[in-house]
Amino acid sequence: MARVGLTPERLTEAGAELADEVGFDEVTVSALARRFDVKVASLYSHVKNSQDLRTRIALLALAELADRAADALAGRAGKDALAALANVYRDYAREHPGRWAAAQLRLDPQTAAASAGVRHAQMTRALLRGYDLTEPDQTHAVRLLGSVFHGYVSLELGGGFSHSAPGTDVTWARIIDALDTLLRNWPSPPTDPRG
Amino acid sequence: MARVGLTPERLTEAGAELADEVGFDEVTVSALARRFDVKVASLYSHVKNSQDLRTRIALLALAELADRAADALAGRAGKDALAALANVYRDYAREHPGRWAAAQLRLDPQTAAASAGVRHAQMTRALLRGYDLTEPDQTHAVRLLGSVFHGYVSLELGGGFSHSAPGTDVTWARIIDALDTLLRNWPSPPTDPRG
DNA sequence: GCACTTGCCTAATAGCTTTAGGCAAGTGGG
DNA sequence: CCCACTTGCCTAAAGCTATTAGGCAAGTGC
Repeated sequence: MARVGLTPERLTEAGAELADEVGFDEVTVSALARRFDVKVASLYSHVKNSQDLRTRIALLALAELADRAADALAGRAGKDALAALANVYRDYAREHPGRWAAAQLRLDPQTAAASAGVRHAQMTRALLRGYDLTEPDQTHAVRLLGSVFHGYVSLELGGGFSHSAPGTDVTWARIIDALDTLLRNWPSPPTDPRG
Repeated sequence: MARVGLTPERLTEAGAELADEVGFDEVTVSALARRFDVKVASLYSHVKNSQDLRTRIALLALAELADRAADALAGRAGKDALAALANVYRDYAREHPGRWAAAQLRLDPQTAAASAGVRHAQMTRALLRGYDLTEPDQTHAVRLLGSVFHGYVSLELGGGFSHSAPGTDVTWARIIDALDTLLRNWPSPPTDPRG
């Protein structure tokens, strides 16, 4: 009958929209087929299986996020860049909760290495050029920033902070302040007290 | 026939073990029934449904984690306490990845308020007594610590740090150093530059 | 030892996943 | 123009999970 024009790309994009609407966990081959008004089996010519679909959505989200991050970092340095990058993650998660959830999907090492995930690490590293850190402290700092961004955004989105005053916007600003301070005064490894 | 002696508690405990073995996402009423060598429908006299089972596992994990945290904090203060609490989360996640995943489950506000989750916040707050923070900075700091612990442990467990040197143990130690430094030198809110 | 409760069972419905095979809508060469 | 070919969506079917309704037998209390 009428051909709808399914492609892996259109399925991935629609899957991402669906994720934002109903949650990434509810993204199912069946639901996606319904959205295109097409029989379920038809999708299997375009994506290998359910896992494949979910992985494609995750890769889409990672790439979108990396694009936004690159954009935000352009022409900024220091605390300005730090805040901009931090807000990219937080804003993306709030605008696109389903895609954010997708971006947290555990990818197999192969896929992860070929994903935009590596760009994220590179950009965080680039950001740290505005601070005076040398290896291996730079790597430690990259991991710390990744942890804070991921952790805060996940907890806030999950409602973990919703019960109490003060509002989360204030906390977020103060955390960025704190990270900036910390990066400008990164502590040297404590000397071994036995020495 | 032979009665196996199912109870909500035994199901929850077995579900937690199953989660650690095969992952929280694979914890299913069917799999649990197989584990007890019992028909699937039999479980529905003890747990309301699949969601109920998962919630019970989450509550178990939160409680276990809070118990460990309370134990670790007893008799410690300052950086010692900070490191101890941090390690409780990290070690628990590595020993019990499925339960850790369960503990991340989004609970509805009612359930969350009655869960051990509130003990976690209280203990983090208690920990901060060793540092010189007053409200609202204390709340900001609680949220920062929660974010770092949750974020770091999730990323490490998901393999996010596995590609690169230095090892994650070193980074973890340095992050705890950094947090300690930060809490001892918590920056005041920057004065409004327009003022 | 009998009535009663409770626990696990059978049976049935419904949804999601995935594979195999079919037919018709587009596409390119003669 | 049309015929062969490819490709896209369809029907059919099997397997797994979730959930509910109703039954029977194993334990419990008098």
